[in-house]
Amino acid sequence: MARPRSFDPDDVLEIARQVFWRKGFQATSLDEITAASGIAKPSLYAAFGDKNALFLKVLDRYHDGILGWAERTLAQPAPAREAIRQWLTGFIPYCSGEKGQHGCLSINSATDGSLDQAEVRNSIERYNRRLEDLLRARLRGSRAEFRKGFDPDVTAHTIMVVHAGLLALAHQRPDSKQVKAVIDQVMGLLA
Amino acid sequence: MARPRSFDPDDVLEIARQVFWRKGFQATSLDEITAASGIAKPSLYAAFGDKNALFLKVLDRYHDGILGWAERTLAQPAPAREAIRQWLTGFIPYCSGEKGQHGCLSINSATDGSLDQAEVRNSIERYNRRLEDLLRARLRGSRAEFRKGFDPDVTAHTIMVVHAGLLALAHQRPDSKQVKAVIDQVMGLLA
DNA sequence: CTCATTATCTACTTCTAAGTACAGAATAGG
DNA sequence: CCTATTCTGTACTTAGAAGTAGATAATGAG
Repeated sequence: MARPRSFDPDDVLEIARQVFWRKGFQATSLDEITAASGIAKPSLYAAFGDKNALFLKVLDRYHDGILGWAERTLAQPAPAREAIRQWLTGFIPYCSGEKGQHGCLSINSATDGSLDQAEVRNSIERYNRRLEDLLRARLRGSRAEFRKGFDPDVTAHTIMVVHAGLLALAHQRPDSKQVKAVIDQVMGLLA
Repeated sequence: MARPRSFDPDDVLEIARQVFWRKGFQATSLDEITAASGIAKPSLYAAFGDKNALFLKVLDRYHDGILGWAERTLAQPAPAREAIRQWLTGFIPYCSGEKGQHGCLSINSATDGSLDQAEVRNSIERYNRRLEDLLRARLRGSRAEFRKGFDPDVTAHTIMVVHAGLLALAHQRPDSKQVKAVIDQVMGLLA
């Protein structure tokens, strides 16, 4: 009964994600997104709202992707240490410059002072909380695997810190062997 | 023989640092710096060059400050673990939201995709290398304090990762007790 | 005191990027 | 086939910010 949309919004969010990831929120112009996607600005505005709203959708989608993967990986029947090692290991391409040197969109956004809109901060905070919840739950549930006095809560946060650190330092393209060595060393805390 | 400058360049760099730190490079306008410093744009341009050059000077100065402090702290005669713990502990106010929630200017800049000018990247890379060199040298020199098989090189990098992670996560204002607990746990690797 | 020199200030230009108006195109239902 | 409705594309407006021109002020040398 009306003209149908000529594009799949999810495709456009994927393209927008790439551009935002590479250049950051502020430095990305909508013109670059229209150039990359072939979708003109009025269509973007109609479909997603303004630049802030578009970015928020991109970020939420990104968060959901990572959380989904974390859920799958951490739910494995393997020992907690191996599940977590595997989860961290999966980030190595993003930590070592193999998949570009852009690290993590969420961490890049968290450290971006220009993004002080409440909704973005909330999205990032919710994401971090859910990720840490997953780690904490896994460690608590596997307490039997660890020494007496092992603190799953502190350890979950330490892993969050290491994860963030690896992805923050991704921007200097460290060698993947070095990243792996750090993960191995930190896994020594899970005992 | 000519009109003297009416301001101390170092004062202006300090003010510019605060603004850049809070809002990031892209989102900071020179008008904000003139407003904060009282120095008009032509004077800024005459003294520092364009916005990129000003930011680079601010960043270099920031790096020098942190490196100087790291040198002093790590040169202590105390055991390496205590010297490093003290160094990391010094960042707690910046990691926990006590001194704002802006983390580290260098890490924020490293994760800022809009800052891909080679000079900024080089400054950050040189800073990270020098910092890691300090840690590595300290750990190598104190090898006698550690178990057989202790790897000072990997450990130095792990500490860099934790340091970066703590300051990246600073933007969500974690509790300082939590930050301290992570540092304590990681110091367990220095044995 | 006067001048050469450099700093400063106001006001401007220029450019980029966000957001939009409006005309034209595509569809489903009648 | 015709029309209401929604999408699309060109071209625009507007705002903000980088960078500068040109006049004016402050200093030290002579």
